[in-house]
Amino acid sequence: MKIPKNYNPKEVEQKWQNYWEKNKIYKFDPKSKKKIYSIDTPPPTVSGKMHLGHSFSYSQMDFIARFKRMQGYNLFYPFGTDDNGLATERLIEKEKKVKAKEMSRKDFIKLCLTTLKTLRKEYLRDFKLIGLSCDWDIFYTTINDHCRKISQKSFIDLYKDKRAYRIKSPITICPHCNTAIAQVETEDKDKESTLNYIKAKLETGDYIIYATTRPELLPACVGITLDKNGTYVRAKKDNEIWIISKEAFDRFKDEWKLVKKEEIKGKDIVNKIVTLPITNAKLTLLHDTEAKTEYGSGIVYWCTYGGVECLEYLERHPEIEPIHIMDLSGKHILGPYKGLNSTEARKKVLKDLKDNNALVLMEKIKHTVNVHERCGTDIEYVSTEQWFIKYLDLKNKFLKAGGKLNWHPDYMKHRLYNWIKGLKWDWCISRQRFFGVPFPLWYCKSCGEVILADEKDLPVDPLKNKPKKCKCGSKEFIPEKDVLDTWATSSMTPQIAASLFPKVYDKLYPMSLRPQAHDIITFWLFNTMVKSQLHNNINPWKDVVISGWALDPKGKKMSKSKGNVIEPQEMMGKYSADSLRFWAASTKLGEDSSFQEKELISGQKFSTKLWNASKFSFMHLKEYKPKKPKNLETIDKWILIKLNKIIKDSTKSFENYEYSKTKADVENFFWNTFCDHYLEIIKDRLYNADKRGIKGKKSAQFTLYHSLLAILKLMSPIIPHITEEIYQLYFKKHEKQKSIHISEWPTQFKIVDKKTERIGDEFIQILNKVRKFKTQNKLPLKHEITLTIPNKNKLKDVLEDLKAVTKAKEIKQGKLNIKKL
RNA sequence: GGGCCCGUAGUCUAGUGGUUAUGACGCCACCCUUACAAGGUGGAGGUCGGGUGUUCGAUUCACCCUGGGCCCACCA
Repeated sequence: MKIPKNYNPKEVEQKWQNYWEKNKIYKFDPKSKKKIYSIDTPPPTVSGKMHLGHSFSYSQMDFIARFKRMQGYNLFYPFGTDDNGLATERLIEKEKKVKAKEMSRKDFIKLCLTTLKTLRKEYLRDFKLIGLSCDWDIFYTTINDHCRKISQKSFIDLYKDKRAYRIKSPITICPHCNTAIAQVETEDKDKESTLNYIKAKLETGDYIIYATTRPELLPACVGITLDKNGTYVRAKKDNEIWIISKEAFDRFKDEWKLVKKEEIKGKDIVNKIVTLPITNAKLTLLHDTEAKTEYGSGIVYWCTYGGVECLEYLERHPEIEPIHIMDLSGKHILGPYKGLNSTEARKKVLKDLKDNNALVLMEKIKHTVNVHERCGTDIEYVSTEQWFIKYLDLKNKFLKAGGKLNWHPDYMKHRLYNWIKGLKWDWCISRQRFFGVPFPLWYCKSCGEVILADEKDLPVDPLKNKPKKCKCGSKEFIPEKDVLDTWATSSMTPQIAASLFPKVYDKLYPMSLRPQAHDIITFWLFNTMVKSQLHNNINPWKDVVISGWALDPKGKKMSKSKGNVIEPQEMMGKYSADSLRFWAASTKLGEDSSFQEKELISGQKFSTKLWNASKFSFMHLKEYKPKKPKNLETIDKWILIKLNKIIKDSTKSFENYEYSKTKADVENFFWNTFCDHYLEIIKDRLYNADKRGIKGKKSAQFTLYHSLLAILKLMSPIIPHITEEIYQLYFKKHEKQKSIHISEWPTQFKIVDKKTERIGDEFIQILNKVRKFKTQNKLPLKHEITLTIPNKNKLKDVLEDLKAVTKAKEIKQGKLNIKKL
C-alpha cells in the first residue's frame, strides 16, 4: 500500500465519518450479551450553530465513550436535541421574522415544526463534524411524540402522587415574553436607578419619609414599617415635622435643612395611621424585623410585589391582603396608572408626587436587578394560577441523593448542594407560551374539576382533543392552554432514551454516566435527579462528569454581544476536528480553558508526527509477518516495558475520566521515547539487516508493529480520524476489526526481564550525552566518534545498537568519554 | 454578602511536604541525520499571585489578603 507523503485531514476526516455512519460502527446492540455502558448525552438546544463550548465538552464526553467502547462495553450513546420552549420560539421568530404573539397558535406551532426540520439537520451536522461516536440512530427531539408522551405521563403520575398542584401564587414573570419564568431563567444586571424619598402624612400631623426604588407600586402598597427599637428623629422642615431614622437625619440634615426637635424610638409611633400621597390610602405603621435604620430613611414600604422582599414581608404578615395590581403583561390592571407598565407608571407617579409636593429626593443609586436572561427585560412578580411540582419538603432527600453520585471532579457536587440548600420555591412548571409540551388536562366548565387525559391516549393536545365527560356529568371543558417548562421534559432524558429500547430498559436505566458542563448543574442535572427520585426513588445515573467552559483568549465568557465568539466550524476548517479535540483533551476535566488559536497547532503537529512515524514504520513493515520472534532484542524489550507502563497508566487515568492525563502521557511517550529514541535506535537494524542479521530486524519489526498499534489505539479516543486512517492503511489487513474504534483496548505485554529497563535507561543516558557533545561541538549528529563507557559489560547485548545510533566507530571500557573523529 | 474553582517563564499548562519545578507555543544557537526542517539537538527565560503560620523543610498543608471565573443571594 502506498502511503501519501502528506496527511490531508479535510478529506480523511470526512471519509471516515461517512464510513463510520455507513457501517454503523457505533451501533448499540440491544441483543448483545456484552455489558452495557450507557451515556445520558446532553441534548443541546437547537440554536443555529454548534458553539465552541459544545465542541469542548462534547469532545470530552466522546473520549470517554470511545474508551469504554474499546474496553468491550456495549455502548448506549444516543443523541437528542432539545427543541421546544422559549429558546426555540425565539430562534424561529428570528429566523422567520415573525412574532408568535401576532400569529395563531396553530400556525406558529406548524412553522416551528417545519423550520426545525431543516435547522436540526444543519445543527446535527456540526456535531458529526467533530467526530462524535454516538449511535445517530438512537435519536430523539424533546418535541416529538415519544418525548411528549413521556413528559405528559410524568405529569400525570406526579399529579396522582399529589406532587403536581395548581395554585394562585406570586411568581416571577417576564412582561416582555408574557410568561412565568423560573428562578434559573433570570440573571443579574447592574442598573442605575433612583431611590426615591417620599413623604406621607401621619395621623399626628407629622410626616414620615420612606424610600423606595419602586414608587409606581404605590397603589399596591400593603405596608409601611419601621424598626420599633431603632432611633428616629423628629425634625423641623419649614413648617412641617419630618420623621426619619437618626442615621438618615445625620446624612440629610444639611442638604434638607433639617432642625432636630427630638429623638424618639420607633415604638413611639408604631400603630399610628399613615395616609399615602396620591391614593390617600390609609395604613397602619407597623414594626418589621427587616426594616433597618441605616438604609434609606429607616422606613420601608412594601408592595405587591416589589420583589422577593415584599413576598417575604407578606409571609411574615399573613393577615395582610395583597393588592394584585399587575397581569402577565406587566401592566397595571387597577389604580390611577391602569394600563401602564412599570416604566411608564414610574415616570407618571414621580411627576404626580412632585406635583403633590410629596417627593423629597431622588437619590441616584446603582443596584442589581433581576432580568430575564433571554430578553434582558426586568422581571416582575405577579400572582397568577400556575402549576408547580412540590419538592421543597424533599431537600434533604435530594442532598443525600446528590452525595451518592460519583462526581468527577468531586468538588463539583458542592454546586448542587449549594443550590438545593438555597431553594425557596417549588418548581413552577407552567409556561404561558405556545411551542412546548402541552399539559394533558382540561378543567370542567361546570364543576371546575381537573380532568386528566387517559394514559393510553398520550400524547394529547387539550386544545385539539377532548375528554369524554366529567365525573359531574358535564361535557363541557376548558382546555389548559399553558405548556410545560422545557426542563420538565428534558429532565427525563434518561427515561426518554432508555424507553426507545423497552426490552432492555432495565439495563439502560439508571444510566452509567451523565456528562455535562458545570453551568447547568443547577437545572438540568438537578431537575433530572428530581424527576428520577420522584418517579422511581433512584438516581438517574451512577457517575457524573462535569466539563468546564471554553472561554475567549482573555478568559472571558464568549457571547455574541461581546463579539468575542470563536466559531469551531472555522477552526476545524483551518486545522482539523482532531486538532480541536486534541485541544479539548489538554484541559483537565471540569477546568475552564481559554481558547488560544495557536494551541490548535499542537494537535496539528502531533498529527504530522504520527503520520510520519507511521510512514516510516510501514516502510519497514512491508514483509512483516505477525509472528512473535523467539527472542526479542534488549532494546525492543525495553520499549515494550515502557509501553506497558503507559498502557497501565492510561487505562487507569481513563477509568477515572482523566483523559487529559492519558493524552499527555501518551503524547510524551510517543514523541520522546518512541520517536526520538526508539526509532532512531532500530534504524540500523531495519536498514542494514545484511550486516546486523535478520533476527535483529524481525525483533524490531515485531516491536515496531505492536508499539505503534498500541500508541494509535491509546490515542484513538482523542484523535479518532487520523488514527483510523493509519489503522486502515496498514493494520487492518492483519487485525480482525474493520475499524480501530471497535478494536480491543491495548493490554500489557508479558515481559519478565527486570534488568532490561535499567540497561535501556542507561543506554538512553549515554545517547543523550553523545547528542549533547555533538551539538555543543557544532557537529552533525551523524558525525563519527569514539565512545568510552563505564559499564561496557552490562550493556553487552545493546552495544551494536548503541554503536549504530551514536555513530561510534568503537566502544571502549572506561570512564565516560566521547571523542570526535 | 455566601459557595465552589483557579492564579506556576512572554502565552498556555503538568505536578508534588524533600536534590536541579513538567511539557508545549514563542525566543536564541547549532545540525539539510535515507519518517518528519510542520524536524532534531542544545540553551536562555520562574521570588510557583502576596503575606502569616504549621514543619527540620512549603509551589504543595492551614489562615488572611489580592486578582480572575462560575453559581447563588441581595438591601427597601
